[in-house]
Amino acid sequence: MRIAELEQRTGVSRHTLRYYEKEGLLLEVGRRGNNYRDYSEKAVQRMGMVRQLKALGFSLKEIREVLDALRSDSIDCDQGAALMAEKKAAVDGKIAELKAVSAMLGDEQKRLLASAEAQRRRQSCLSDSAAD
Amino acid sequence: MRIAELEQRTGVSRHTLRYYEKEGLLLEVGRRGNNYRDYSEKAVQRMGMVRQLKALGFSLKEIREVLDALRSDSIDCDQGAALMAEKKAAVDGKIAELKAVSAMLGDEQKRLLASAEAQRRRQSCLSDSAAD
DNA sequence: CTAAGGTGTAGAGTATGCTCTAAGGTCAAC
DNA sequence: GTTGACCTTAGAGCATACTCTACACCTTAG
Repeated sequence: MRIAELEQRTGVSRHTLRYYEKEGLLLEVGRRGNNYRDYSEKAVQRMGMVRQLKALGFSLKEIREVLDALRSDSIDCDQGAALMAEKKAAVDGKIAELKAVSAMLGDEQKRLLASAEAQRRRQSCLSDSAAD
Repeated sequence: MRIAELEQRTGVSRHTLRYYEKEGLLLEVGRRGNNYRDYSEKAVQRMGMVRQLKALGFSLKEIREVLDALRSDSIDCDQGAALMAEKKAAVDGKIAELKAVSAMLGDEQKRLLASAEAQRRRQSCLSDSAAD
């Protein structure tokens, strides 16, 4: 497929697609006789992963590392496994932190709702508990 | 305390502290007679929250929103509660996604370890399972 | 053949989030 | 009173990740 179709199917602009290619996030992009890029179905999948990892706060460089490891064939398997373990540890750590934040936000939400109730009984919702 | 102490206690550079203040992440920064900034203990706490939220991928703008809501007194409580709920939903969604990614990374790690084993028995570790 | 629209490259511009420098004021110690 | 550490602002510079423009070639419909 040409760039317009990939753009349409992934929701990623052609500018960004070319940028990603330049940055090594899209490899093995074929070319037609007229020099137009020719993408395979795998490119759609690959962009799906990129989008997902990006949404999780991975930098393009980190995404490239993960994708490269997943593609393997050039990288050492132990090395790849170690990278996966490393990224997994980072992700798991993030999950733990996010759970704490989620709990904090939940508590704060409850507090504000209670304050809103109190306010409706002519009181204030002033807070001093911006805890760390 | 002066900026050097806050810098030392938070690990955030004075440049960044002034930048955060300009961006509205640090409010009510006092000034001494000589125009030096004078921070309270609350600034340390506040920076702790900023650091935490930043680590979770919140933009400075989002962090300001959350902190402003936590400070309340100017914002409506129901509004604040809604913001908390919104941020919590975003965080919870992120947790779910991260769990999926963690599982995927774990699987891939196992696969690579198995391939490494196989490789030691003179086989390859080529993969085709870069699933979305 | 021509016009419209897709594609190519190169490179400029933008937004975010710092990071650093320059030029100068403040202060405590010697 | 001068040295040196600390503070101020303004603004330049940088990395990341786009986003867009200019200009030229390619392709297809009329």
